[in-house]
Amino acid sequence: MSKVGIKDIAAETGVSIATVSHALRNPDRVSDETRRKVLAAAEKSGYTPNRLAASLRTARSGNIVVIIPDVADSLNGKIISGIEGVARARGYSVLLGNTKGSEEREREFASMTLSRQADGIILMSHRMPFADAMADDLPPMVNGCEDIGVDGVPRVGVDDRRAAIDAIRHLLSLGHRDIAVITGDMDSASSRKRLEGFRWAMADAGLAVNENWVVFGQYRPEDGESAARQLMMLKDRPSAVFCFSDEMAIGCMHALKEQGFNVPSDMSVMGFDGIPFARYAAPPLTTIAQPTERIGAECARILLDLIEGKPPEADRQYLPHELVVRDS
Amino acid sequence: MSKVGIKDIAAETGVSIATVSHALRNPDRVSDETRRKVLAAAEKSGYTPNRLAASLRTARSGNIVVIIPDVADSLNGKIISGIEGVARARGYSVLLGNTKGSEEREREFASMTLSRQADGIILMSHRMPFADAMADDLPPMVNGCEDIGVDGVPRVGVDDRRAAIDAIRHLLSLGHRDIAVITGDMDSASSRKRLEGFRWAMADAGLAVNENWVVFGQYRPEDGESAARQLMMLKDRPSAVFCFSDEMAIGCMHALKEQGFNVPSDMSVMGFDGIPFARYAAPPLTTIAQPTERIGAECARILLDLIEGKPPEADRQYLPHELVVRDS
DNA sequence: AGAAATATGTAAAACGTTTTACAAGGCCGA
DNA sequence: TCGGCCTTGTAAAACGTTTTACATATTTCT
Repeated sequence: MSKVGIKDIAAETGVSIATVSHALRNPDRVSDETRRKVLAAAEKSGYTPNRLAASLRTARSGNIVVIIPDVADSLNGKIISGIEGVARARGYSVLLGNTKGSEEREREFASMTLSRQADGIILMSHRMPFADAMADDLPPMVNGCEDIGVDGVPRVGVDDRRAAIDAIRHLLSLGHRDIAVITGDMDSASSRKRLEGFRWAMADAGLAVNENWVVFGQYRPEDGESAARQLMMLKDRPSAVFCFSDEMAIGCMHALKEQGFNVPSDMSVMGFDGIPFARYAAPPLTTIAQPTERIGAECARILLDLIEGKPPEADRQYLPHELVVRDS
Repeated sequence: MSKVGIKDIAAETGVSIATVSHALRNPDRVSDETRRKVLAAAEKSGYTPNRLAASLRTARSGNIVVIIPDVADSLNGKIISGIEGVARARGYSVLLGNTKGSEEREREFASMTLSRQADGIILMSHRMPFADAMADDLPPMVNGCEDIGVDGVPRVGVDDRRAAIDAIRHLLSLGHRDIAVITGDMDSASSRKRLEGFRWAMADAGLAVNENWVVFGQYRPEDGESAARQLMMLKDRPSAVFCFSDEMAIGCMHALKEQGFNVPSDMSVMGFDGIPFARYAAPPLTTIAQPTERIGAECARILLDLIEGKPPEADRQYLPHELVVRDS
């Protein structure tokens, strides 16, 4: 059973291949009668158009590539899921660009637009994956969560600074004055913004920040664990810690309990992200939830609009975060 | 800056496009001198081959599609990560097929091989995504974790029956006699195998299984919660429960604690999967860990071998599971 | 009735590669 | 010197569509 192509069904129906193509893509271009015949023949023979050929001709692959550090991460998974949803709804497929943080891979995946395998990029990284030389005429591109700060590349995500302020204010409202933070990767603008928000909120409350209490992590659970141990070894201990990711918060609570501290009576812990498991942590984790699926969906929507030539909107789009108060 | 193609660099170098193509793909077919010239020109002009065109000509897209219920799931994320790793290493890209369990989407994604967008399929579903009519000449395909039971479609995953037996035996060795299970989706062969293993192990130990104690779930945390509540309402309660997923186990523990029961003193809980978070559950979850990344990697390896025409190996490949004993 | 507009169909070019079949030149052995 | 064999290069076909430009038939309008 050799593959049946447009040619075969043209022969079958007794019309030209041009007519078949029209009947399929451009129904008004052809009489009802012919269209029916063509559709019937196509159906009967199980014709499936070769998308590669179509893509080559039309210069659109119908794919987008999402460049992301780790698909397996709870947060990223949700975002990808959101992306995939709207992409599929609009007839696009998504190519996975798992980078493990490697800049080389980021560039590799980004170059899929050059080789016409993808029509656009959703970039969940803080690095620009193209040489500066081509700063003009970039492919359609949207920056999710992070911020590479390049004109014409819209950024979608929460307002990290504001979110951090809300987190700190919540802790303040609980009576905490001695507040520590465990940051994420400081190369990333979102982490820097959160730290900035933290400092601002503290200053705004007339509190000094103890620099021993800002410890640097990389978003992973282990970082939360080690940071917790580090904080507990201090003579003057904070009464609350704000982690820049739920995973770190969970690691942090784990280490705390291991050392015999109780959460939240000995130390309050706040997270950031709102991953599904936060709810099942012990105690259930208070956190700043990001609208992850929606972030993904918006990224995709904006990117596809860009690809399809719709006029670009605002350069930054802030989606609302949410303080979800639980028991930690 | 209109796109530079093979034609341009041929003109630039003063050779034919055939020669350029050879210089690029088939170095021995061309003199050192010419190759150098071509490579230099390609480099200088920033030439990136159009993969669509190449794919069309060679009839290989260089993509594989992974059909999976939910990327955002901890288990699936790891598997995909494993797949992506070997795919990329071998020059393939992965297309994401997020199905949310919908059979229609499974077929939709599977048909990407028909439309030549993908060269093969990794199927993490228990359903065959093609009409029976084409049971012969299927596209290259590998079945991950699940088992659709179709000849010629290799299956990669743990030995679910054996794994369940190991789990139950562990509980037995702890002195438990009253053991409940919370199953996964019973449409899936892996869930059925695990149940089978459970029954066998119980019988083997001379124990009857109380049918009130086998409750049916769908792998999600909520299912664990409701199942736990259901079990606790019984007059005669089990002393241990074996959940067919870590997510359910975690939900189960959550509900248990909510109702004032202690884990493991009032009830032991075992999971299945070995998701990263199991370690951070309270108490840390005893579970049967699947080698997730490796499952993904093996799926990809086998699929790519299939695509590249290597002779197929065994129809089923069992990867070792591991009992990881923690405190639950 | 004739002109103009519309509806339907088609041939052929185009998309950017890879690959086949062939040609020309140089080299070797006899 | 000749025949054959490498080596290097090329022209052209092929992959399977979409789209342009044109032709013919049909309808509409005056």
